[in-house]
Amino acid sequence: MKQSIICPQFEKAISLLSQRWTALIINQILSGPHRFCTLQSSIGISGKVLSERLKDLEQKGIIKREVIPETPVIIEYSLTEKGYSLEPVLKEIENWSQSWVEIGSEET
Amino acid sequence: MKQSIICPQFEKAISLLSQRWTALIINQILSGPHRFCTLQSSIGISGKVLSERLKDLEQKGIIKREVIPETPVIIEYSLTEKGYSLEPVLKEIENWSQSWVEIGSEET
DNA sequence: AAAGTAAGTTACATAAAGTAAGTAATGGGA
DNA sequence: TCCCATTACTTACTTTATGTAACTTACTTT
Repeated sequence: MKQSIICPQFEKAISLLSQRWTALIINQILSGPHRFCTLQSSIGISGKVLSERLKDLEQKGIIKREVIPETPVIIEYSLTEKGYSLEPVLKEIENWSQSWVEIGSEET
Repeated sequence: MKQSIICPQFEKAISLLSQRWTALIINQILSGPHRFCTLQSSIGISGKVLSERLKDLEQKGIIKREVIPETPVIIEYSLTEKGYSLEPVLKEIENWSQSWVEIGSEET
């Protein structure tokens, strides 16, 4: 059924970025390492899905999870080289959104 | 609950591209106008979801639907200027996928 | 000691996608 | 002409993904 006439790498990339929240999470971490709770509140995702996505992204080598044994233990998520390399993609999306997406109304 | 600290246009763009199949559909039509059935078989999407997406993308001004009254009527979907302007985004994803996505195994 | 925060997990509810069969319009062949 | 095929969808039903909210564990502050 799934006959990919399309390039498999491209399809994989698309399926990664098409997962809800994934691009937003990466975009957020692009601005520096983040903790679970700050990601949660800054992008408005539920803890359940955030933890699923973080595990998935870690396993795909896009982010890394670091346990920092400070006073109360801090868990920091940051991008790997592979993760940072998605910056141009996110930037292009941002460019496009500035030129073509209307502000204000809900529908376009 | 959804407090967007993030730029609303960017969020809209992301939510568009994060919808399953949307990027793949746009990518396919980038190579020229397509009919319903060719889209369906080339990207392996169900008719139900394809018709939902096409309506949605048309309504968002990204694609246009044309009825061509040839011998048997042909319905052609093509990109609008707004749709074409997503090409750099798709190209960046393709570049990234070539550099960072492994071929072969299912997991990375 | 009680309450709070961080980082999750679990159980249950709803929404989105997949599957498969059905429909309407046209066209071709026996 | 009747029957089957194709295109472009729609409808009904199932499965998967998300959302919501409460709960846990470890540690800290009051």
